[in-house]
Parts: sequence; structure tokens; C-alpha cells
Amino acid sequence: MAKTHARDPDAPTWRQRAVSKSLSNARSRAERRIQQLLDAAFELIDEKGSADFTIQEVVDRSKQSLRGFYQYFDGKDELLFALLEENIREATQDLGAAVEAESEPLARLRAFIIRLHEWCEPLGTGRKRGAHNRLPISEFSMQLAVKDPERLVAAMTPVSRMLIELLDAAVAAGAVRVGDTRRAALLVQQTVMYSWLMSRLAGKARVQVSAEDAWAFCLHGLGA
Amino acid sequence: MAKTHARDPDAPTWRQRAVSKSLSNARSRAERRIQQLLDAAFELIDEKGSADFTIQEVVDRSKQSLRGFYQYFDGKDELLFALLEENIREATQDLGAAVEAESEPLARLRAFIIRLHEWCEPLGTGRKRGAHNRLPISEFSMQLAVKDPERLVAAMTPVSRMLIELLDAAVAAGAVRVGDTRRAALLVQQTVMYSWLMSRLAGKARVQVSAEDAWAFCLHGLGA
DNA sequence: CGTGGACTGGCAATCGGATTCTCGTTTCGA
DNA sequence: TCGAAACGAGAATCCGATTGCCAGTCCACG
Repeated sequence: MAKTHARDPDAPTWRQRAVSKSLSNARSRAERRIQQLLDAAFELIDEKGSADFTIQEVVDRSKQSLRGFYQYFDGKDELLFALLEENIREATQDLGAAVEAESEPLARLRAFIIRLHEWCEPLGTGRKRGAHNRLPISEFSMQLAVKDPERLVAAMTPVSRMLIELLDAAVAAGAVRVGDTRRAALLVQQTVMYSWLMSRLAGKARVQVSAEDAWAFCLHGLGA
Repeated sequence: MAKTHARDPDAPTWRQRAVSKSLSNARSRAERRIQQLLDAAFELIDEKGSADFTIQEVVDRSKQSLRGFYQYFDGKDELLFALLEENIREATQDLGAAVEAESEPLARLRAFIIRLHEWCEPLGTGRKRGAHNRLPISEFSMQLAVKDPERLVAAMTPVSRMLIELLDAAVAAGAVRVGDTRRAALLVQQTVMYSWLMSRLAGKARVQVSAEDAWAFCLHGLGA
């Protein structure tokens, strides 16, 4: 669980030493501390199922000081943003792998969409993709979309770029027919990424939008 | 601006009297006060462009007491929810009118989608639809979607129902072909209602998703 | 090896806002 | 007209985030 807890009593001593040695300079030490803060925050999110942990809790759990926290982060929002970036990093890598497993343009696009849908489903029976509860982070990303869209765009660039490339390839192969690829990409991205929001609204009812449904809708929407 | 400001010096005296008389019983008086609180909150939202007004401000502006506020609302969230309901009420009425102006099932569906898109665009050159700045309220509705989906569903029921009926009618007329109408309705609703979010992410770029784009995407997505 | 400045840990202090509480006053229905 | 309920005005509380303060530590440099 606590990936980088140096104080973890189970961690072998040699590892602690190695870490201490290799991280003996100031910059590395700072990075290690930042990582500990992030880990602590992830743990708290997983436990509480929401982002309403207090900075104090994060600091206590990561055995650091409040002073230190504000040394590295300008505030709680910056911490959350960092968590969001971590998540996107992880997802991007996984999406890349999923796409590479296919060769046909349309199949690659499909793989991407299905996988993205899975990543964006913050509930599910058991946090299938990714190591952490993503609900509170998705929530934060929406706030960000409203308060500071550019920041979010920047963070999502890797994913958006991948989608646009896949769409372009599919268009080139004649698998789909769209006018403006970027515009289409927006609609697809929205349909897939936020369908969890709608699924949630469907609620109890047996109406659930699956990854397949989203794919089918996008496929036709793109004029395949 | 201040629809129900009894203290408005410009308001004719006879109106004040009429209001006082007709609202002389407790229940009506309470309703008038609630309305004043809502009006004050709308004004503050319009002025600030965000929902970060304080309860104190609302109370001061509506010439009421903090005590009174908490008499009628369980907290700030309840106030925001009331504002959301007002908005939905207004939008529903307008959507109904837009739909009634058409007779062909597909044209009615189209009218609905285009108009809904306009309502959900909280920016625009000048708050085209509705009397108030809706951005902060949209923002609140997303929080609600996460924290208490059922509440939001309940509030949106009129709109959802209308969409489902239009879809059913279109299906019956053979204008579109979908399996599960409700599922399709979710996807459409999502595509239309939250495209402003994506438009915002597109940002500066000349990539903007218009109501027409959303309509086209939905139309194909539904297999027309 | 010594030292000054940067980094830290641990708190207490400050701040902004929501929510509650207190206590006279006013209002309204019976 | 009487008493309960509602009201107005503030003061008082609560909660967290964010800052300020001060005394120990660490580290690069001379």
C-alpha cells in the first residue's frame, strides 16, 4: 500500500540504505518527500472515498510537517492537481499499450475508446483500472474544467493527442468519415469520459451505458 | 432587476399594498421571503460570475436575517439546489415551447436538442437563454451529480422525460433506429448538456462544438 | 573543521465562512 | 388580549486552510 514509506518496519534495511544513499542530495530528497505526500493523499482518498481529507491528515500520515507541505505545494488544489497528473500518466501508459495490441486503424480506435471508458468509470465493482479510487479525482477535474480549463487541457494533452492520431488514421484508412477531426475528437472524448456521470444519473434503473454502447454511439456518430 | 424588492423606491405603492394584503398569511409571506432570498442569490451570482458569495451577502441584500435564512434553507447547498430548480423550471417551459413549434417527430427532436444546447451553454456572447448567469449553477449541478445523483435526477426529470418521449416518437415514425430508448436518451443528453464543458476545454483553438455539430453527432449516433 | 544560510519540525495564530445560539421584539391566531 | 411561534441583530462557535515564528539541523563552501 504505502509504496515509499521509508519507515515501513517490513521494508528491508538494505533498501532504506540504498534509498538514503541514492537520494542523498537535496533535489532527490525533495522528490521523495513529494512522493510520500502524494502516496499519503492517495491512501486517504481510498479510505474516505472522497477528497475531503485535511492537509493535516496528509501531513501526519506522511510523517512530515505542515510547513513542509506548503514548501512543496501552493495549497490543497495543487496537491489534487498533482494526483490528477499521476493518474493521467498511468492511464496514458495503459492506453498506449492497449492500442499497440491492435493493428487495424478501426480496431485501434475501438481499443482506445473501450479502455478509456474503463478508466473513466470511477466506480465499478472494484476499481478495475489503476491503483486508486478515481472518483474524487474525476470530481476535481470537473472543477478544474470550470475554473481553469487550460490547466486541464494541458494535463490531458497526451490522451487527446492519442485520440486525434487514432481518428486521423481511421479517417485515412476510410474506416470513418468526419469533417473536422479535432471537433469529432472532442465529441468522442466527451461521450466516453463523462458517460460515467450519466450512468450515475441513470442510477438504480437497469439503464446503464456500457463501454460498448458508448463505442457504438461514437462509431455511428462518426459516420462509419 | 430585483423582482420582488418590496423596498424598491420605484415600485408603486399600490403594488406594495396589494402584495401585503394578498400575502398576509404566514405561508404566503414565507414564500415571498424565500423568493427574495433566491433573487438576491441570483443577483450575486450574476455580479460575481461565480457561486462563491457568502450567506451573509445574500441575507444583507434581501434585507433579511441570518436566522431567517436558516429557517428556510438547511444550508448553502439547499439554496443552490433551489436555484437549480428554478433554472430547470424555466428551461423546461422554454423547451416545451420550442418543441411545440414543430410537428414532424424528427424536427421536434432536433428543435429540442438545439434549444437544450443553447440552454446549457453557460457562456455565450450574452446569456442568450434565461435571465441569469448559469455557469455557477451548472457547476453546482455537477457536484450534485457526484454527491447526490438521485437528487439531480429528480430535478431533471421533466427534461429527461421530454427527451425520451421525443425519441420514442421519432423511433415510432421510423426516423431513427435505436435499441433501448432510455439508454440512447442518456447518451444524447450527455452529449448535448455537457458539450459546453468540452467546448471550454477546446478553448482558444478555433475548435468549437456548435449545437449543429452536437445534433449531427447524435443523429448519426442514433442511426438515422 | 567551522560556519552561515537554507531547510525542518512543531505549533500557535490568523482568517474566512458557514452554522448556531441568545435574547429581546413582533406578529398572529384563538 | 394572551401566549406560542417567528423574527431581527449580532455575538459566539466551529472547521479547515494558510501563515508566522522560533529553535534545531543539514549541507556546501571556504
